[in-house]
Amino acid sequence: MSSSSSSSLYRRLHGLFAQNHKVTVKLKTDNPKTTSLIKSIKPTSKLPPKQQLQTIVDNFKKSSESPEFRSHYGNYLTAIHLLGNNSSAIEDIFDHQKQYPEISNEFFVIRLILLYGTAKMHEQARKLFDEMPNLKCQQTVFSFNVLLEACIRAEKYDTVRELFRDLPEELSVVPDVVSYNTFIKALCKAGSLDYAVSVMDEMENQGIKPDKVTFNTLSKAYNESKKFSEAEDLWLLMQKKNVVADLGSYSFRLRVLVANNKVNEAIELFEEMGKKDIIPNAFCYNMMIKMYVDDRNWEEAKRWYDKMVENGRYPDNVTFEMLISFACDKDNLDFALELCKKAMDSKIHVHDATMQRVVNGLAEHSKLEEEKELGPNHLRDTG
DNA sequence: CTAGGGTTAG
Repeated sequence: MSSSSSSSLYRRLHGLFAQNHKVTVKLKTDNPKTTSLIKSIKPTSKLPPKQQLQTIVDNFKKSSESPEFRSHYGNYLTAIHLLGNNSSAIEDIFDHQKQYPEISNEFFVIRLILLYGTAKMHEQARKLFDEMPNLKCQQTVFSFNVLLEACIRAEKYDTVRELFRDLPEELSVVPDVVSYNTFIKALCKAGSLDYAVSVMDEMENQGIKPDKVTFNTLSKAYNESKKFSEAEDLWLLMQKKNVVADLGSYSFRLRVLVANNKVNEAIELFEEMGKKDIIPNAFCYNMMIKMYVDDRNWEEAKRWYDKMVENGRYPDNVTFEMLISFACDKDNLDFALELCKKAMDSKIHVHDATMQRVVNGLAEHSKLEEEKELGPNHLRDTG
């Protein structure tokens, strides 16, 4: 273990490559009906694309006769992915659902509205929403909120603004905290951060207290636009309003401190989490490690990694990327290799380029070992 | 998976 000869290094490299090629992607197919749906495109792959689509649509309609099939959200999501951007095919199979009794169940319709959003079909989402009374389906603040969310997924932020302003009055629906949070999210995504913050006051005027989701949504937006001092103010406001911070709130806060290299405050915050029984996740440990990696402080970065493992938080791809690169920088190839092996054992994907650095480093190292073994004469000849 | 927030590195 003490001195690694070149031959043992090469054995390790071979092991590394052998495992590296075993990366597989597993398709999520827990439902047998979904599997058959996916399989249905294969036999028809020689057909023109138009007929392939028709096969999927027909297959889906046929499967829809089973209540069991209709109860699985995943089937509808799979259909959307299979049909891609063919909106008329998606509309066709969703319209087909109107003949089944579930269409009078608000939660069933909610799924379809959300899926329309995922497929970026906000107009169809709106149409289905408007049809709810005719379909003998209850229309509450739940479906209103989902319609807003569908428009966000379709990236129609102006539509969210219009709906939020006009619909509640039209339908006598009273917006709740989720409605406001969704509205704020849309404003953040549209870049109207100042307006989004002002909606908090509007909420309170309506007697709705901003909650941790409100603060986390705004905090995320401030983070993304690098407005760290505003994020700081928001954190203070959150304490002032006695909104209890959760793991997400602490994570955003930690990110701000690390971005500004406030080492002591970051450590303090991390300890505060422990006192409040909030268990730091891999992200929190990654932030601490990143802080020291940026500082080029190998000892502390390694110490936080050890702490992460001791506390049973599994290192993820980000942990490995950061530490393997840093270990290579520090010429600590044994540790780099150890991390590579650990990543592969845990089936965590590390970029080829990062792996390559380790392999190159080891190859270089073993060449030097060989040259040492060959003696100083050889070195003199080449140098 | 019967509505809303969840970040890093490359």
